[in-house]
Amino acid sequence: MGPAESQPTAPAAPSDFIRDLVAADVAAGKHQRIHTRFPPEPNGYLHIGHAKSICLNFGLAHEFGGVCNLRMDDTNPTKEDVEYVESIQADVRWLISGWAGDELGLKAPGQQLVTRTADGKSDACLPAVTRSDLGAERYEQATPFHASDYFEPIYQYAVDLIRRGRAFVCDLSPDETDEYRRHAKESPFRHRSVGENLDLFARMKAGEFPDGKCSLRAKIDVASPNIWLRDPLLYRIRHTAHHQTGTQWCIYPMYDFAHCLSDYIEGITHSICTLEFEVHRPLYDWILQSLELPRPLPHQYEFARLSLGYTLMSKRKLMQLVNEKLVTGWDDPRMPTICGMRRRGVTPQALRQFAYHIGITKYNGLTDVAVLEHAIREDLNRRALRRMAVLRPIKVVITNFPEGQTGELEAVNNPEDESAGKRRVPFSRELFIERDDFAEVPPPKFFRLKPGGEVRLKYAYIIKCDELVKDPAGNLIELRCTADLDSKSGGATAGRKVKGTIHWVSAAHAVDAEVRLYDRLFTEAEPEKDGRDFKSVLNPHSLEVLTAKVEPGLAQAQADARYQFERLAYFALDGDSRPGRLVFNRTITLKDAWARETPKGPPVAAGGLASVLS
RNA sequence: UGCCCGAUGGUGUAACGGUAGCACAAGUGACUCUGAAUCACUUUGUCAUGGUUCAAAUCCAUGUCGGGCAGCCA
Repeated sequence: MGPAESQPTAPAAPSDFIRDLVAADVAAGKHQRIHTRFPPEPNGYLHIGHAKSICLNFGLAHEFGGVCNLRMDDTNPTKEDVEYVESIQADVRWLISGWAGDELGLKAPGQQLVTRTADGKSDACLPAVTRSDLGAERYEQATPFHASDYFEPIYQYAVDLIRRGRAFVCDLSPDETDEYRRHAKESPFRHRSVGENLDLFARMKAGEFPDGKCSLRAKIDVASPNIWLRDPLLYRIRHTAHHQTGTQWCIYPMYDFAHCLSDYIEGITHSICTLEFEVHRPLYDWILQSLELPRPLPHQYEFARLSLGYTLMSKRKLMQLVNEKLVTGWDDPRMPTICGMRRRGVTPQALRQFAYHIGITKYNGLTDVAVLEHAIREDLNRRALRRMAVLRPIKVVITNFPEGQTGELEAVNNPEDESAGKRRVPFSRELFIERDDFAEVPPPKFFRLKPGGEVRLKYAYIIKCDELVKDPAGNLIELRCTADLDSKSGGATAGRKVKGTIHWVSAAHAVDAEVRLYDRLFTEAEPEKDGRDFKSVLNPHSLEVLTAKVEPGLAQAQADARYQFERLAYFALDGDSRPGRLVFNRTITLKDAWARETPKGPPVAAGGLASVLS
């Protein structure tokens, strides 16, 4: 098929209702350039659901020649921590690197708010810089935006709202506020004078009142059918130090007040969030419009967050897994966190491809993990170096191969990529093969090794199993085979067809490696279905640690490389590796049609030779 | 309960009043020195009922089902 024919099936960029909207705005010339933002709260690690949002927001910037700011939405010091701001930065940079890195909008080193005058009014803004604005060297020092950078102007906007008679200080307790709001009842403090409100708000800021004593509320419509318009809170008192601003503030703006204004200050054009904020949109617009701001206003759009089968997406519950030591940490390779998947060996390209395939809609569906697994396999199939490794060894002696002799065989590094080249692997009289590649009583259609049967050793000879050696307890401990010594590549009988080909390592040359076989964390696609406790459906076999025999070249395995242990799975070197002590993480198994054939198919995993071996 | 949003094969999505398509999954076969990859083929769908129209997945109405919100969380 020529390139012309293959064109229409592969769109360069995804299409969805948000991109359509942005494209229409661009076509209408609404903005000088489009500006999005990714605004996580630093109260946990980023997960694959965030990856969807990152790919959307940075994708928009990338595709429309815009910028996407990274912003910490840090308006609640009681839940946040710098640990998270560090991890969030690292994960975002990793995910967009090599793709939308040039669209990452940051705060220039030392950059302060600037005052712009527009329309006869002056107000604060904070322009973003990208790598091309600053140059690589200074850009290294650039930092993410923080909502807390805007505490002062946000405070001033609140004062402005009070002056306009659109906000008031309310002395109702939290419980009373709830009660009043539920019953569409006006606060008794709603009609305080502007002067009194100004005074009270200043005293809130000065720390004269304890937490919860009073709050600043918008004056909108206590009877609105939309709860968020029933005089929502704008500011609450929290005598808590903030990880960025220290003890400078004891009042903190609520999400609704801070977010729209942060968007405005940064010059965001399209503020994209998840569906649960849809009912907040009227408030988002109300705040910005009530202030009669001089510059163009941002607009909020919502899409459905990701739900993925066999995984949990709530930061709170992921933290529970970490705190209760159900996993080893946020970066445990079983976690759906970005750092967990990175450690597992998943590449940013695979994650982006996944995001591309799932699309963006307003429908709350459950995405099949198979879509993620497919994206990972497709990516790894192209990049992984093939190696031979035996996870559960059984010894094979080639009785007609001379003792003490070592042969060298040529092996292909990656059949998908000729430029990956070839390598040599040692062969000798004593080998290890996979225990499950031999069956004393073979099931139907089993075409690996069996008594009296033949199989090809990949890149080497066709062997025939002559004899089984068992220990006194009757356990199989060794297979004695003869090789067709003319059957290796290039040999006289190299073309002989045998149905099965198996992997192997030379016993004397093999290197030990710890392999960590990861599987799904849960046994159910919906861990919390019908209100059940997710801990009741944890997969007891989500991690299995083995010592494998691997081909000697793997002693030089690289952390940034990806490997396919042939016929088994993809693996990546773990950070726990030390010189002389290899540790590999199984990223994902190969698809395994044979596993589907066999009745004893894996209980949990959707396939993979390794799971059949368990 | 009130308000908001949604509904297209098993799953996720496209079609923007004019041929229901794609991906994953599943199945069959080909190929195979990876039971992988690749290739070919196949199965399965517009929530319901009315209406508008030459023509409806698409527009309107009603209903059903699902989700969200009702924190001084985000």
